[in-house]
Order: sequence, then structure tokens, then C-alpha cells
Amino acid sequence: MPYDHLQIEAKWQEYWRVNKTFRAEDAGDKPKRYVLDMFPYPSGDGLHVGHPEGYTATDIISRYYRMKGFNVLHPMGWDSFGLPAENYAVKTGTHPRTTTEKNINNFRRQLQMFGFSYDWEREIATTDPGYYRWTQWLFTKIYEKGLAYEAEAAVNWCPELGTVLANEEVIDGLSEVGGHPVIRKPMRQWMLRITNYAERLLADLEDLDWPEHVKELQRNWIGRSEGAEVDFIIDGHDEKLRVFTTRPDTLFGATYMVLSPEHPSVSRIATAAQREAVAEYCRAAARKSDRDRGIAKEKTGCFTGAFAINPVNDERIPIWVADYVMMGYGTGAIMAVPAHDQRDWEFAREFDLPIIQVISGGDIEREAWSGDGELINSGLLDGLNVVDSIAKISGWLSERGLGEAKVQYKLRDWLFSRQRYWGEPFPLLHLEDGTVRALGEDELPLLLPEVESYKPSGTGDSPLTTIPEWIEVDDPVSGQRAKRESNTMPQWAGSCWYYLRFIDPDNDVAAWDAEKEKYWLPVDFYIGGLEHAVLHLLYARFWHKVFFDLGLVSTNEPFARYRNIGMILGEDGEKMSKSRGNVVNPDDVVRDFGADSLRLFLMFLGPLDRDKPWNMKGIEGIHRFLARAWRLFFDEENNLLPAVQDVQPDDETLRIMHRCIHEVSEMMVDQRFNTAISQMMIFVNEMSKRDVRAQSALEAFLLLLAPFAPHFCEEIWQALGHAESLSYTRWPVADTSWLEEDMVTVVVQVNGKLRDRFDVPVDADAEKVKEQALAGGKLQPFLEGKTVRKVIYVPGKLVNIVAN
RNA sequence: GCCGGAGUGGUGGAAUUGGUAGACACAAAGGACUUAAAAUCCUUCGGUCCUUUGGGCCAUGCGGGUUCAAGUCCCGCCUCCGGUACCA
Repeated sequence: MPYDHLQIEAKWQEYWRVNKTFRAEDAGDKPKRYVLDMFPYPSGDGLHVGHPEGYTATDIISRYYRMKGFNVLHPMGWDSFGLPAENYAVKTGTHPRTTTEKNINNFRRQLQMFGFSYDWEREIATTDPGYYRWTQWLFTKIYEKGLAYEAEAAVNWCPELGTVLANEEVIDGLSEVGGHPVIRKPMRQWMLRITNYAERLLADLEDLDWPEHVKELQRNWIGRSEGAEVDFIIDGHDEKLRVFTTRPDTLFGATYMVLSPEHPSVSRIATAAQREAVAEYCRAAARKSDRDRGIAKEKTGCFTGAFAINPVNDERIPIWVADYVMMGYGTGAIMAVPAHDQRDWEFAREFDLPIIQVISGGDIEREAWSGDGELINSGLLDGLNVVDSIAKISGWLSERGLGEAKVQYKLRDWLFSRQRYWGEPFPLLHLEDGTVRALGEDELPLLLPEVESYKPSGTGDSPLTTIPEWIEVDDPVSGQRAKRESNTMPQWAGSCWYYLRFIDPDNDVAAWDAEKEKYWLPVDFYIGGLEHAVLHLLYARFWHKVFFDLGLVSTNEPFARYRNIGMILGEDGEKMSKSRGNVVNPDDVVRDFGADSLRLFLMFLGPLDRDKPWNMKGIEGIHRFLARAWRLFFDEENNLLPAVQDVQPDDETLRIMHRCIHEVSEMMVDQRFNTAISQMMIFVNEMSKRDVRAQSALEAFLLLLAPFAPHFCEEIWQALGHAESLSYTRWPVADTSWLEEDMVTVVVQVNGKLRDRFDVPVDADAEKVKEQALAGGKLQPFLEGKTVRKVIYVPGKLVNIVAN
């Protein structure tokens, strides 16, 4: 009978709960550590076995820090607004609140079953009015700072379903549900000016302790590029056309211009002869779904009949409309340089437009040349290279007021509203006089009203518009009639600041207390999945910087250190999903093998940041390891073995113990938990062979294992006579003098190939070792007929004899 | 296309600065214990060849290079995964 994981795990979870073992104090002498998970959306499916991977990692880190003497904040909560509960409500009429509560209860039960050391007194849910009151308040701060504005923006409108879809509900231009076409429909939206922060969001990545590739994802998303804006006069019009280009050096090669179909100048400049064709082209472009836009690579376009004047050489060049130019980037207009831009080259070929080479190199008969070269056909730039001519022409343009240096970002402003029910209502009133009033702190929370139906209104507006008594109000402050904002906030809103609420979850006079914020922030350790590496982390950083500017927080960045967690794949190596039928239910695993086995196994599978396939046999193996460790202490009847003795450990035991302490401690520093577990396995294998097992060595091992398998270790710790939980017992320290061996094996290579080996004292003289190596009998066949040219000795490791 | 990441035994993975490739496990095979099975314990376990208590050769996706020495560094490819995509 191995150890009884069910009984032990239940016992210690109860002990930790009753004793509030993991309660975090908001002050004190100890240094602090804030260790954070990405809080989950509580879905109806419950956890699958991949969820606890990251949570186990942060739990190990939290428990380790406690044993290292830190005051640890390790909280958990629920990102509980979200589409699935609303879709379920549309189908069944069940209030999303009801579904959400039920799912939260299930998630909480499952998370508690793993024995995670959360301070459950800090649990929060974004759907709780006590929480979203402050989400709304924070929005009003952002609004008052001028960072929120209304705009017409295109949404994913599905005429068939009569609803607006989230991006993730649109797959290849069709609705995920039913496969209906989705088109772009402009609707009034709230936008946040994240672009105002683009430069800081980019620059401040520099100092963050984040994986380089995650920073790179964010950099690419922000997409900074340096260039110039240049004005072109439209021939015969009192209007200028401004373009953005990263290559002002190619200005002399601009042979035509292109406007995006949405560009406001299009209708004004089209000539009478071309007006009808242009209008038709623009209509066709507007009808195109995202799917068509994405797939169509062949260039289409339409001549407007108008001409622009190239400011550098006064050439008259035609102005076209084409959908390969996007309104959302730069100015929505470009100067086309077909000789040096592949897209322009293809367009010019398609419509027989002139191609003038201005930089030598390449073969522009075959493709555009985008490399460096000598400027030609370029007047004042002739003879210069690309870099120098960019500098020269930029100066030339700005002196004459024709253009200016400009930094452009791919990052767009953040579309911050949803036409949904289950989200935070905007705390805004649209007054009769056309102004907007943000509700004051004393008017919050603005509660979600009860509705008859969760179905979309059919116009694309949220179901809230169907409740006139909620929408239409008399505003006591202004004395005017007013309409409430009917959009709700996206799920990102709640998750943008939850780490701040955890530091002060019950505060009902402020979102958080300033002193607590100074104590706990920034988050020292944040772990989550790659799927949130761009948007969530960027949005939260944006809000945090706004809070910083408002004096609400004391740090410039929220997450000092971030690590990425890989995915647990199904046994077939594919992503776990219900449809594939490869989902592993953690309830079953915990019942059969225990939470400690599951935790250990998830960590043993491989490095944290890699995707790893689940393996049922593997968890049996790790369970066997725990059973073998159990038998170091107990006999078949679970009585303490006589072999466990309170004696001074012998030298060999000390060597094994200190090596294990040393290796595991090293691996804790950079979270190489898989190899740390290997080291502990080696310890158990060694100790199993011994008839006398010094208790002090076994106790050191228990402390090392405790962050990984806490219930198991607490149980044995208690059986060894300790009255207190080991959660705050000091992490053992290795005496490195026990790591040094007296004798080491030196291997002998001839021309890099292993031929011999022998033992020498660790401090052996280099010359003596070389001599001994050369004298080895095994070497002779390989040295025969050769001259020894060189002998290299790597102390304590190897001798390499170079001979030919 | 562009930007990231990864390719090591039958499998998951080790090898921290270039220095004994395959730690630790899983699976498999054989053995011990047992009436039997499970559990446990022991042994073998990259490929190939030979004159087989031993030893040779090959081997970290492929091809080159640097080095006394390369899984590790450099150059050129291939495959897979993720992100992104007419971003001017």
C-alpha cells in the first residue's frame, strides 16, 4: 500500500485553509514578492490538464520564496465577463451571472484541489459590481485625460446572424457559428488612444526582464518605422496630397500616386470622365470582405483622371485609386515608386505605368530593387547612396516646407466597445446638448440592468438598447435629458488592472490604497501563455502608464518579470480540444494519482516555455517516484522505518545531500524544474540503497521537494515530529565543500577521440597528468607511426593528444 | 513573403562558459519473488560491424567551415510550430 494521496491531500488543504497559512500581509520587515498568474476565464468546461501547468510553476516559485524568507503575494481571481456565458444566455435565457457563478465555483474547487498556495481572501471577479465599479471609475479617468473618443469604426457584422462578432468568432471571413459571410460595417465605437503611448510602450520594453521573443512580438505589433511625409500638389486643385514614405530617397522615381478607396480626397479629385468608374471601384472595394481582401493578391485599381505634381522635379504624375493602399496606415495615400517597391512594380506592370530606376542595382525588368546603390536620374541626389540621400532630401524638403520627418506606427487606436450585454456598462451619459458626461465616483457602479432577452437587437447594437427605461434618463447633474451609452466594455478592461485590485481587494473607497501599491508593485513574477503575449500585456502596460501619468501608481511598468508557459498537448501531440477528444480531465488524474503527482509530472515533462504532449504512462512513473520516496520513510503499514535514524550522516550521505541541495537550488533560480526533479530522483535512488538513513538528510530532501509536492512533504514532515507546517521553514543551504571530489576521472583523447581514462587527484600537476596520459597502453595503437604535436590538458576533465 | 521558436535514442527530455552525447524518466525485453497476476526488486536497452569478459566505425535535421576539440560558434539549406501579412 503506497501513500494514501486522497486522505493526505484533503488533510493538508484543510490545514492550510484553517490556519490561513498563505495569507499575505500588506507590510512588514520581510522583502516582498508578488507572484502572479494570468487569471482564467471560468469556462463551462472546467479546467483541462494544461491549465495547472503555469499555476503549478508560480506555486512552486511562491512556496520557494516563502521558504527563502519573503513575504509573498500569490492571488487568484476570475476574468469572468465574456462571450460564452452570453451566448449560452442567448440560447437558454439563463442569466450570464448564474452561469458565471456556477463556473467560478467549479474552477475554484478544481484549483483548490491542486493545493495551490493562493491567498484566497483576495479572490476577485471582474463581474462583481464591487470590482467593475472601479473598472468604470478607471475608464472615467482615462476619458477625462482625453484618451477615449468616439469614432466610426468598422466592425465584423454578420447580416445572417444580425450581430457583431468578435475577431475570434470570425474564421476566414466567415462566422464561426454557421459559417455565414462577415462584412465590415462602420458603427459608432469608443476608441482608446493607445497610439499616444506607442513610443513609450516600445522604448520601455528595453528594461523589462521578459523573454526576448515576447518583446519582439510587441515591437512588431507596435511596428515603428521612420520616414517622411511629403506634400504633392494636385494639378488644378487647391488641395495637397500628403503621403508617408520610408524612402524619400526614391522621390525622383515616383511615377504615379495611389489613394486608398476610403481616402476622403477621392471623390473630390476624380474627373468627370472617370467619376463613375472611380465610384464603382470604391463601392466594390467596400463590399469586399476581409477574406477577399486577404486572398486577392493581384493588383486592381482605377485612374482618377487627376494628376499630382512631384515636388522635386515638377513632373505631372497620374493619381490612381487602389485597394492595396490601406486607409488605416500612414495617410492612406502613397507615392508609387515601381522601380523600388515590389507592390508598386506589380501595379505598374498591370496598368502599364512608367518605371524609372533611381537607384542602381538589381534588374528592374524582373522585379523591384529595394537594396542599396548609387542614386541616378535624381538631380541633386545623383551619386549618393541610400542613407545619405535620405538625409539630404529630408533636409531639402523641410527647408522648403514640402515635407517633414515622420515616425509611423502600425499600432492602431484600440477599439474599446462591444455591442454586447455581458460586459461593464460605460459610465457615460450622452446629453441632449450633444455633450458627454462621465459619471462621478459617487454614481458608480453603474449596474448592468436585467433584460428580457440577451439576443442582439438586430441592428448591431447591444441588447441594452432594448431597455428604454435604462437608456433614457434625466440627468440630475446637468438637468438634461440623457441617453446612456449602450455599448459595453471588452473583456480586456477587467484584466487590464486586476493585478492592482489584488493588493487591496476589499477597498470600497478607492480602487487601491496608495501605500499598498507602493509596497507590492511591480509584479515580480508573471507567468502566462503566449496567446496573451501581445494584446493583454500591451493593453495592461498601456493602462498602467496612464495610471502612472495620473499619479495613481508609482511604477512605470506593471510586470517586472514575465515568463512564458508552453502548452500541454494531447497524447496525440495535438492541441487539446473537445472535438479531437484528447482532453485530459484533471479531476480524474487527481483522484487516481493525486495532486502532488500531477504537479510533479507537469513540471517533469520538460522546460516550462515549451509545448509538451501529455502522457498517461508518464504520470504513473512520477507517482512511482513519490511512492518510492515514501518508502524511504515508511514500511508497508506506514510505520516509520527503523532505518530512519537521528544520527550524524556519513560522508557519502552528506555528499549526496549537499549535491542535491546545490543542484536543486541552482535550478530554482531559473525555473528549470524538470531537471530539479531529476536531481531529487537521484537522491531517492541513492538513499533507497542505504540501511541507515540520516533523518537530517531526509529532512533536507523534504524541504527541497515541498514546493513541488507540498501535501506529501507536509505529511512526512509532521510524521517526523514537527508540529508546524514546513511552509515557512528555511530553504536548506548547500555546503559546497562537500561538492568537491578528491579524485576525478580524466579522459584521454587522441585527435579528439576518446581512447582512455584514469583517475587522478583533483589538484594533480598538469605535467604529471599529461605524462600519465601518454603512457597509457590503450593509446599505443592510435599513436603508432605518428608524432605527438601537442598535448592539451583541461584540468580535471580531459587530455587531448594531437598527433599525425 | 517577413519576424520569432524548435529539430538529439522507440518516447519525453539532459548536456549553464565549446571539453566523456543520451542524465533523469517512459516504453520495451529478460530475470527474481508469487499457485498466478499486480506491486516491488535486479539486468539489458542509439545504430552498425568484428577476431565478442573486449573493441572498431557511424551518430545530435542536411551540406560546408572555424577549432586540438562542435549538439553548442560561423555560413548556406530543409522540415515543423507560433505570430503577422499589400504597413508604403
